[in-house]
Amino acid sequence: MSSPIGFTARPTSIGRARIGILATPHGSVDTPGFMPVGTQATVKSLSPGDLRTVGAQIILANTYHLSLRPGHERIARLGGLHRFMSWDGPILTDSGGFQVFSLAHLGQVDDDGVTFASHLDGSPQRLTPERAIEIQEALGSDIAMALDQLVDGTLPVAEVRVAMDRTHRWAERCLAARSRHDQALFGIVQGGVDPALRRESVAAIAALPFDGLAIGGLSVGESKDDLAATLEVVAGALGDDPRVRYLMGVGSPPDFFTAVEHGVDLFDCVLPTRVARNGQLWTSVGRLNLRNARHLDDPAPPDPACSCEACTNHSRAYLAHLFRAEELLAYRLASVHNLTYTLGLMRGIRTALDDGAYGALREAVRAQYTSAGARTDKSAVTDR
RNA sequence: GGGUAGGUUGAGCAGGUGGUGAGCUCCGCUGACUGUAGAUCAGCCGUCUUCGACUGUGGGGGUUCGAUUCCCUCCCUGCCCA
Repeated sequence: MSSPIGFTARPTSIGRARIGILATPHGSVDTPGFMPVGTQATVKSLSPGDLRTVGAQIILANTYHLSLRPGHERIARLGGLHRFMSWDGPILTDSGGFQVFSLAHLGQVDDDGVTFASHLDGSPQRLTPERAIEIQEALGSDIAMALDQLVDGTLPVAEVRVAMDRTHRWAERCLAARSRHDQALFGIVQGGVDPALRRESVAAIAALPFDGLAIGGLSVGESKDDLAATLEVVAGALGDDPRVRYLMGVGSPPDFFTAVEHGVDLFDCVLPTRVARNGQLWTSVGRLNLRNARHLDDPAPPDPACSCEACTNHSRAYLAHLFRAEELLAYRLASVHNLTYTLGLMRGIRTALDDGAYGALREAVRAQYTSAGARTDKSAVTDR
């Protein structure tokens, strides 16, 4: 059976970094690429039109949330997720594996699956590999994810292994359960931050006929060094496997560079949109907290180097006011900006990988987003 | 003018019938956030030399070992009556 997606990539001169195109039933995605997270069939505060404008080529939605509300059967009856939310671009659905981790206190995992007390009404909800596939097939996403068990990677190796072994068994069950051939299915590598476990997990998952490979279980509390070291291990173990590589849940601007250099093609993260709603902008001059008093009289655009709606039309003072007044426009404008920045950064990375400017771009972003320079928003514009 | 209810840290309150009022909610200040139970959460929010100490219950006076509490007086605010 031929894969419902296509992926072609070519190497670059930067580490294992490559530039590619991921083709899906609903369109293509340039890689390295970033997926905004739209858990509940919406990237919070943004319309599909906004998503197009900020440059999104693919978004992520969630199995667990949508099965609870409004219900995947309902979405299927209404024509599937794309039609339901009026987004005709590619959609990847997460399997609910992350909720096994984030809602751990509401759930109980066994070898067959996981039982949650619904965060909405407390009702018992059962998620198994088969069920996760059934739901995602009903939603009709372009790419489905295998159900995995995610744990704190710094836990004792024995505990990480239990979750990893379970993830491997669930991966085979997900493959066996799939019935749609117009939907890709990605497997997920686990194994915490232990090199041996990671290598073992890569061997197990990469041996299966998944359409793409995801690296899970990272950016859940481990150090940056552990993140980089683990990516190195996974990249080495993956070798020249031709499939698209998706690093789940990453990341911050500096994280993208680390991962790209280890051959990662695809990212998703709630950070740009979540921190936006909490008043933090990612800009060409570093992080900016719009709730800080110093912006109240600042007529400068949030990011002088940005051409998004917020930066074209509005001042820092205005956005600072909107956040204080808790006006809904604050959340939309900040989200528009952060996604414009993040997707622009990915575009910049793709370009820089080719034209020799990659190292300079990486150092510039690192300088802006590491602790010392992170909150520096002094710019030529603010100094006027 | 008479009556009545009040006056507590930026705002709004709680409490306190003689022995520790710095307690709450807003506002404000700052930080956090990585496959979204998150337009959320955390810390701070009288002063200081800040693991502690000091000051503070409208002003003044009195009683008392000790007063936010009891007494006198004045000021201010709301309401009712004239």
